[in-house]
Amino acid sequence: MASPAKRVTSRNSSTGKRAAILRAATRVFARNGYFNSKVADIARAADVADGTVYLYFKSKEEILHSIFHQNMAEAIAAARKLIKEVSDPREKLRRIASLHLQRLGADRDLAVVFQVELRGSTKFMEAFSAAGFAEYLGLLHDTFEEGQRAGVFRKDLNATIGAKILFGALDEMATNWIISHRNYKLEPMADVVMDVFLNGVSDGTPASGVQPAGGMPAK
Amino acid sequence: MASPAKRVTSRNSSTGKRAAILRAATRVFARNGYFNSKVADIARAADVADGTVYLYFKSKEEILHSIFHQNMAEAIAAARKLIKEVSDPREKLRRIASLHLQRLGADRDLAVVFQVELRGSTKFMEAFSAAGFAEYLGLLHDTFEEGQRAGVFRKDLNATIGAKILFGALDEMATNWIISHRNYKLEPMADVVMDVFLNGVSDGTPASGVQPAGGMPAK
DNA sequence: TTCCTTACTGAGTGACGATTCATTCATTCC
DNA sequence: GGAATGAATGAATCGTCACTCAGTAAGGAA
Repeated sequence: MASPAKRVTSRNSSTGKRAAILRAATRVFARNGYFNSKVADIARAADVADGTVYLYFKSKEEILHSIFHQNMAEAIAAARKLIKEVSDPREKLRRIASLHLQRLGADRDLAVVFQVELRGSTKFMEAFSAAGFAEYLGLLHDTFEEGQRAGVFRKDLNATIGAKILFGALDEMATNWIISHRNYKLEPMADVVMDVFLNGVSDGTPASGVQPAGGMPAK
Repeated sequence: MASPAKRVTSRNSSTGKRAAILRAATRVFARNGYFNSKVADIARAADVADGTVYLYFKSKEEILHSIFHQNMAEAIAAARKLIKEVSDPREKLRRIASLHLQRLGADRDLAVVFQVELRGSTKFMEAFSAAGFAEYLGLLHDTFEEGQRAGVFRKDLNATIGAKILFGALDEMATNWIISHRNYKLEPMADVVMDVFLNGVSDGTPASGVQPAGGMPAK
């Protein structure tokens, strides 16, 4: 009676229910906020009983954690894969930025959870920070440093700060996209941000085979 | 019996109590998060009875609102005043950025409330966005546009996006400063951010009586 | 058919915490 | 002095949920 399309054997429906609860929770958290969401709401949205939620998750908080971990792991893996295909650090950063906004832009509910709900308490922030978030910033950091070694980016800028500036700019694009209820595409903003950023951090010395980023070379 | 040191006349203690509650709430919210903070905690921290809180605020939520409004109004007024003293749009932005991080860096509890607690629900975010936040972004926007008209900033960048990029970068500096428990000064980060940002958005055409920002003119 | 296991159910519980309001008491005014 | 005022108090209320657990159902084995 539960879900109409059910072909898995009841044995391993396990996976299906778990995923359904996560999907439902993402939607519910996004709409009401984590603290205003009742576990009963999530259960109803996932079309399971209240108690079932606790067969898959230890607590309401663990649901939020799981949403974060799962998506973060996917995102980082995808980013790692994507930048292996190119060698120019600028292109690497462009791809990461694009992926970042593409993933959030593709699922508004998920974006809300990431941009809003996950930031709602220092306790969460620190826990998440320790987890995948730091790893993501680290990825930006390492790529930036790589660019500095390659002579593409200015060396007088701390790579950690460079990474934060880029992340902050992207993050704000995402947050603003959520708040503004207009209907524009998020992903293309990555290009604009990267244009300004790369322009801002490029090593001016015209050696290194660097063609002036996007801006105006001689005009 | 309540507070040992009580010298204000009961008449105008009004102002004092209200301010005390706001200060206490900022501390409590910063330490426990808004949703985990009990009104009783705030009352105890402010050295008043639970009920007294409701003589000054309609609800717990109104306390959070008040913290935001009051500080935002102060910040915007200060920023407006500060940029009237100079005419170069780049210098104006530098001052706003500096003020931004200086204010947050001066009061960690306030910073936590602004960077973390206020972001914790779309409901809040939208309410706040409508209030002072949009005005602040508008200030950045207008100043940026002014710079474009003056030929200091590239014209091929939407001013709204320029404002968001700058805000996002500063915002991330603040958030990271909170999460990282190291003890560095926040305000100086404004210079670094501004350096990258101005470099990234400067209009390359060396006309307009603009001496090339910090970067490298012909080198 | 009966028994067992596994997945699920949802009514109930216990704790919690925002808000209220009857009461106290210092101050002011006549 | 003594009435009136209103700021301040804090115990009591009352709704709200996160979580539990006794029970149901369905499949499979014997």
